[in-house]
Amino acid sequence: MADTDTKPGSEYKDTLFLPTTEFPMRGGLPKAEPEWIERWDEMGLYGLMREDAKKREAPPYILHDGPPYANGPIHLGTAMNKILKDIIVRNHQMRGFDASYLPGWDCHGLPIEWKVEEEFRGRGRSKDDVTGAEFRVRCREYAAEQIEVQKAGFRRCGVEGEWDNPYLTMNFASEAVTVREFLDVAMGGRLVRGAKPVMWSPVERTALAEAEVEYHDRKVPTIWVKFPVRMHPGHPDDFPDDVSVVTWTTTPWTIPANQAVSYSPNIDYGLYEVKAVMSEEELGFPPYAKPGDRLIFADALADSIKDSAKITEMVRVADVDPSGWTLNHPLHDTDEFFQHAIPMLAGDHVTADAGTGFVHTAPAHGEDDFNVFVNSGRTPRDIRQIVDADGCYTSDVPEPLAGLDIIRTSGKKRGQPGKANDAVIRLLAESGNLLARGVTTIRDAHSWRSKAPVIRRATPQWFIAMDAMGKDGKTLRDLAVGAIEQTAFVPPTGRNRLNAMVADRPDWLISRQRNWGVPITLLVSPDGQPHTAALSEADAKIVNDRILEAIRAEGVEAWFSADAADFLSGVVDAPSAWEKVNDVLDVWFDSGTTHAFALRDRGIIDEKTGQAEVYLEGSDQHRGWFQSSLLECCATRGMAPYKQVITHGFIVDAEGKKMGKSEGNAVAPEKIAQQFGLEILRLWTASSDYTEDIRMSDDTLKTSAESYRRLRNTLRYLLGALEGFNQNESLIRAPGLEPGLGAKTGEAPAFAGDAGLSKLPSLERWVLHRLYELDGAIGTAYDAHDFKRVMSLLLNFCAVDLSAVYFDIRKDSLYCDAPSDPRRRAARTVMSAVLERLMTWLAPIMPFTTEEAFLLSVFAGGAQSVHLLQFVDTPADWRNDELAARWEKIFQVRRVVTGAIEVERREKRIRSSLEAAPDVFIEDADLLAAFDGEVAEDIFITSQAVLKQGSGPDGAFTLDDETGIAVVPGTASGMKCARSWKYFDPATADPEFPDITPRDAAAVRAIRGESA
RNA sequence: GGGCCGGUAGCUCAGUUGGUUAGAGCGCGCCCCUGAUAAGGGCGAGGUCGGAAGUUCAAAUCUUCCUCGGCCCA
Repeated sequence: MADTDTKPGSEYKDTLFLPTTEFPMRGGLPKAEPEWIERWDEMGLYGLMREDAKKREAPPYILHDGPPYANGPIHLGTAMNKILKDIIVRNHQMRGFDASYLPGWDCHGLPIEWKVEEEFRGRGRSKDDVTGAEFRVRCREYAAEQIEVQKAGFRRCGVEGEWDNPYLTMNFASEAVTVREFLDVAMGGRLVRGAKPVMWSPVERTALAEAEVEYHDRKVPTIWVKFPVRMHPGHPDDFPDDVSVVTWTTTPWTIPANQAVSYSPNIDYGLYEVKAVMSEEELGFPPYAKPGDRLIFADALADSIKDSAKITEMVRVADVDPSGWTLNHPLHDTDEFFQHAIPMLAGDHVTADAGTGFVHTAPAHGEDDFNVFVNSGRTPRDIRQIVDADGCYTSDVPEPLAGLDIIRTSGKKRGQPGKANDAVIRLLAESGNLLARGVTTIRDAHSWRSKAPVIRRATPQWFIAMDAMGKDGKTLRDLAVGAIEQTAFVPPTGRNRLNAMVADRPDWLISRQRNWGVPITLLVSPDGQPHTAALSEADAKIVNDRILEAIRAEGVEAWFSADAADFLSGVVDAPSAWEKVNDVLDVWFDSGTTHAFALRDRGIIDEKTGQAEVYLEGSDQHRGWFQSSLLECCATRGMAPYKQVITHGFIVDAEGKKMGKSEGNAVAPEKIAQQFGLEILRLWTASSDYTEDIRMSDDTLKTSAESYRRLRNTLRYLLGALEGFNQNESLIRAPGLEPGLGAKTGEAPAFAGDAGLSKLPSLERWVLHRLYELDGAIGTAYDAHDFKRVMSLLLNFCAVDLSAVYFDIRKDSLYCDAPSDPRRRAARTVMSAVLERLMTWLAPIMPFTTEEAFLLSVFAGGAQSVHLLQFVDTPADWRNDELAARWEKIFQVRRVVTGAIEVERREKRIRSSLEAAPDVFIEDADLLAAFDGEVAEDIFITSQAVLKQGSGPDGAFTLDDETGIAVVPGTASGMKCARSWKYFDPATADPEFPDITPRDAAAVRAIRGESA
């Protein structure tokens, strides 16, 4: 150590052992973090971690990464997701597992198609000018570009993993596996073709899955429509003629597709006669209802209908039971096309909450409509299809409706209402069957990408059936429900949630009429059967093998460019009569298959029976990836692909409101990286309860920054205090020190074992006991993925046990004792144990700072990186409950003493606590006995202290909640030691060093003697 | 509108099966130290546990309703 300038009056300063370290007080994280990443990159840290695990013969621990969609920059939510995964992976790596981490990306699908279409349009090429193959090439490139951007963002978060070889759903190998998995599902007997109404986007000309839509408010017309009664069996002959059933809808365009009216047997209906209506003068338009109209609706809704239809007077004429009735279409008189009979069907979906108590039923355009229609003994074949892929009426629909659009699909007004609604309303009004009209706002599905409204439309689509009996004799729903039972959930409510969704969900719609995806590799027979069902198993297998061979060789283009005959020749008689399906798979099928190509194909888990340890995603993925993965794996392997599902909440702002671009309160991870450092975000992530929604604000980040400072300074103090420490100075085993000499090799260093432990002062043994306690508590918390508990344990330990107690008490010994003094050696021994544990415990959460500390620590020689270390074992004999209980008593007394000293300080009688010399009166003999063998003045950080049994004199300081302890603060006598600043009796001084205590004199001699 | 989840000090979190005066760390205020110094120590103030009603000798904890917020769905 170089001589430093000594300040006046501190001639002994250079004889002190003040903390010395290169570890700066402030982290400079924004600048330092990228440098650490670069360093780890250069040394190939991830590879070294894998080698290390291999050397340890560590069992695998697989957290399977849910693939983010390869579009757009990362945001706080994705950053938090990756950070949580990284903490779990690092924790397990350090706890003896081989915790590899293979990140991945979801690459196919509509959002990317949209971006690429935009690009082409920008270069003046419309979608139709671009071949499917050229288009897909560009999609592939685009996804690859996006992946690079996101990858950089994730790496900046300090996430360690196999970044050089991530899994991508668009890799040829992945695509081939996806096709294989799909064919397995099909061969399993769960693939069905259906014509159910699905969400259809006219703008994108494709069916959409739930996960591809979002709900927004939208203004829509609302109409009350009269369906004239054709036949009313079950009512008296004198039941009036010329009556109408009233329905209500917000989708007038579906009226031409009406094929039934639904009612509920649980609702009371009445026949009402209109007596008077508001005048045209009052309304400003001619009223639709007329006196004399005879209308049927639910009694409960009579008032609301009366208001809506501007009826001023009406009377209830009769009870009505509409079961078995037949109605006329409201457009009956306009064209033959509408002269079909409209049955009255009972349905559970009908309520008397709103509308009229009757539901206009267009089976092609609503799920409830479809179900009630098909359940009435009719078949999907009976359903009228009057809307084409562009969302326009077909030419079957009579003029003036034929060809009209429901939603505009191009131009500036894309997504705005088309002409259909208005035309239908006009036609209804002309035909006299419009009772009322209005405007309302509903929350309705919109395409995720184009933001345009979607419609429901029945078209032939492929489904994975939830309830069809597979070849294994089980339904997919039963398999999935069973698998959920076998799965662990964090938080536990996740099970309930996933289960409810699987129990309720409809069949899985997997076909999309798009370009950028994995093809549905089916060949359809002339009678409409997929080859997987139409052919014998053996023949189907031949065809499947051909398909897979082609795709493995040339990627999915091999399918798009092929003919049905290429796969069928020699297997069927007339291959040209078969049709090749050109739909692509729902991207959720791709991502549901990641376990197959990312884990099984790479040999990370077993092909047939392997399961990942953990899937961890946002709680929205109960509907998404957790479910698609579960269904896919159950369909192909009869089990879940995971053992445990962990969900995290969403990031909300300071008020608990959702955070997002459109809300204008989003915070970019890069901004935090620049302003605070990414490690602050990691700290925030770790200290939050991620199982719920997490608040993010300036305040929360500042809290994390404060926590960081505390942790950093604790590490810094330890590093400084341990300057020059080595194995020879240690009084007990210090496993991490000087590799090869550790306890793990079995070689016993000096003072090792129980004898060594008992040589430590009791304060040091108390610290070891605390480490023992922490080791257990932290291990339990890490096991439960409860990082906030880890953080709170460690922060409290640093702030209270270390900073306020241990460091404060031992400061004197550390600075002033001679290096050989057993007390100082004990302190440094224990501090090394603390540092080693703190560093490793924190490493999964703070990979940057712990690395920085490690490399400047006495442990640095042991490994190239803190991330190549394991958590250190904590010997069971560090536990000492009796001693801990005794120290709790000591701290009880200490509280009263510091309280008393505080009064003195406030009264300006003393400044430093070393100026105090308290007399402490303790009534309880046990409490007093706690101090046996202890140096009370050290514990109180005073110059002198006297403990006495008994109650204190009048005026002694006491605390309300600490009875039986009284303190007379007193003032230290003697002179102030020029070196340790303690007050002492000068008569006891070493003649050669009259201004310092004998202890200090001895220390100075020792030091000078050494350096001489 | 429906399903699930949540609301404890300014911030982040603890609060076992209902049981003294609801805790911790940070922040804040005051004080001390100036040999951890853009650090460290001490003391203190802060909460009608989202609101209301109920069950009970006793409710942050159990029940119901309301409210605010989140995710998913209509």
